[in-house]
Amino acid sequence: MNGSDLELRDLRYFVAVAEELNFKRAAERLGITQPPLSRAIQTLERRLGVALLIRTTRRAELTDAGRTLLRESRHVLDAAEAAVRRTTRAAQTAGELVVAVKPGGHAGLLKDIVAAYEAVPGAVPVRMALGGWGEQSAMLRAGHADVALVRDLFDTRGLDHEVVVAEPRLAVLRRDHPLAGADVLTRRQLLHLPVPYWPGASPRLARYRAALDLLPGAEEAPRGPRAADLVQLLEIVAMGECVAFLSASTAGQYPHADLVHVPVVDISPSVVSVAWPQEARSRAVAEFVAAALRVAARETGRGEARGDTTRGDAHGDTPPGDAPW
Amino acid sequence: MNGSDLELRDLRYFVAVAEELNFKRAAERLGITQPPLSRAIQTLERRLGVALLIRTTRRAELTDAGRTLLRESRHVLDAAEAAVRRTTRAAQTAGELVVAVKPGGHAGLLKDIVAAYEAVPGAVPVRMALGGWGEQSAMLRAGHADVALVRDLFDTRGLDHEVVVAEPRLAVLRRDHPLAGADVLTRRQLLHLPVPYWPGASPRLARYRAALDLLPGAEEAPRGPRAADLVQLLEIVAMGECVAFLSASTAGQYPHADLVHVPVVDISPSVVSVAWPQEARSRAVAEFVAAALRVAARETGRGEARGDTTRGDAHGDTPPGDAPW
DNA sequence: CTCACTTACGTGACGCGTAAGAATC
DNA sequence: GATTCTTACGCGTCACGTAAGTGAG
Repeated sequence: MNGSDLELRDLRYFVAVAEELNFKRAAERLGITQPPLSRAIQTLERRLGVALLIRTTRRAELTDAGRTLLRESRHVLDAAEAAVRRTTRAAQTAGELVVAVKPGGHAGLLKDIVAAYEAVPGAVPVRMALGGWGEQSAMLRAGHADVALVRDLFDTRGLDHEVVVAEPRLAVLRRDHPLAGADVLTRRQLLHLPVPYWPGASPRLARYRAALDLLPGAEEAPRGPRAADLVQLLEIVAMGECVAFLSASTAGQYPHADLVHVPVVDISPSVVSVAWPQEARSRAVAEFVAAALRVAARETGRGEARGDTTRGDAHGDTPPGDAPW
Repeated sequence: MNGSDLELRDLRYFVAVAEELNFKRAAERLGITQPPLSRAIQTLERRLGVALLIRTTRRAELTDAGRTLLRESRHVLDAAEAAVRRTTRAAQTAGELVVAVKPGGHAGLLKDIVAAYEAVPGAVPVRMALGGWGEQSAMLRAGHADVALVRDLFDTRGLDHEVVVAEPRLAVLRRDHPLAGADVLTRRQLLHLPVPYWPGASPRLARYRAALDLLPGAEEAPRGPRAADLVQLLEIVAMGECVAFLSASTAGQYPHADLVHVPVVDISPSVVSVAWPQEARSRAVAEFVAAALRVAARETGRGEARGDTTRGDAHGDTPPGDAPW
């Protein structure tokens, strides 16, 4: 089987069954009856020459091959949906550049970057697409946006990116906290403090991004409460025995009488990147990325942003997806 | 249209038409007659609500949306083929790890890496898949291999990777060349010399990878002849007014009486990476990558490989596709 | 016995092929 | 007028639904 008679229907059916592990419920979800679904999966297995599920009449279970196909099928189906979306968008919004951003997550660079891009000859109109934490990369993958400005890009699957700025990450502590008086702190000193996390992220992820999980002994570290947004996160820190980690620019945007910011010497910087789908080949995206890197170089050049913002390697004329020169 | 009635058949048909720009030839290629193909494309356009081609009865031309769909369709179809291949391979070769390598392209690390991986408890048998220049990444994307050891990974689309070693890249010159006596060279001094290229690569790419194209004035630079393999490349340099660029380890493997190696101070290093499909989540792949980074750390640690090989940032316990800490 | 999956069978829709029509060079 | 794409029409296949069968709890 060379895959030339495989159809998306087969994959949609298989995903439903693999997720439900139950043919009846899967069939309901697909809006068909069980028998055709059974037959479809059987045919698929026969064509692939592979057992995908071990079925007892009572319950179904995925084989290794089945788990592989589930993961791959989701990828293919996502790619197909993105294909449709990008195609329709290419026709409807020809000559428009959609930029996915999170409000306030861009170290104040967005305005300058957009201005720099719009100054380029032949620039197309820019439209902003706002989204919550972590939604920007999903918007790129799904074909809802052409390019994104994101802080701390985490899952780069399917995306290319360039670092725009790396800012120091500060520990945010209650003013009367024992550690609040220090000039600088180390990760180790903060290891015992809970870190609040945010919707869509796990406590593990919050600590991981704060680089605390990478330290030995982090297993016994406490997990923090959940914060709905940034203001709430600051309130949580202001109330109790928590620490939060914010980029210098974000911390500066939200001053709070009860809180102090202390640099952490050995923590990873907070990185703002431009990102775009790996298969993107449009002139507008390339020029927006170039504009972002120019702005970043300019900002760094004039010693801006509290003096220790560092620029990403702005090899402006290398094509996307390139070796790191 | 949410894409839920799109099928791979539609994409296969569209790709054929978009590539041939001729319904008759496309139909022949697909093994059907023209009328169904015309209807299929029409239906597709109607469902997407988008014009994909502007047809005169004499010739067809792609619209912007059509170009987008062509690119996206290839991606979806490749993903579907890879899905089939990975699924069948998961069943047939359960518990086997296929490593794609180019003979001699790995700075001599392959044996150590494989040994380090096989020493891990629970390691599965390793199989080597040899391929020519640049084929390794294609093998990963197509699902023929699980992991690859590649030099100068260029197109990272769909792949994650970690740098194993970065070696200095040397200029290879004929012994009696005027520049051959220098202790070190700069890219600028070599700009006027042609660079031979290899099958599957363009002269542009050869120069680009030598970082010569990044210099101002590179447009007027001469293009070199084509070399079928490494030995032939060295012969070309030994014969004429050419320069080639090799990593220190590769150059050391192929000594040649008429050639000398001169370090180039401002050239990019030659980078050996481990790469794997971004969606890979298998334990074997993760452990192979970890083993590679351990070996790299060990090699660097004992000051091996001519003393200036540098290790990639081996953050061994971060998950794939992570922020660059 | 019940419930879930499979096998059997009839029907309808969809896609293919042949044939005829329209438009460009 | 030749060539290429489109429209028209008949047919076969394939996937669906209903109904009956099988096996595990």
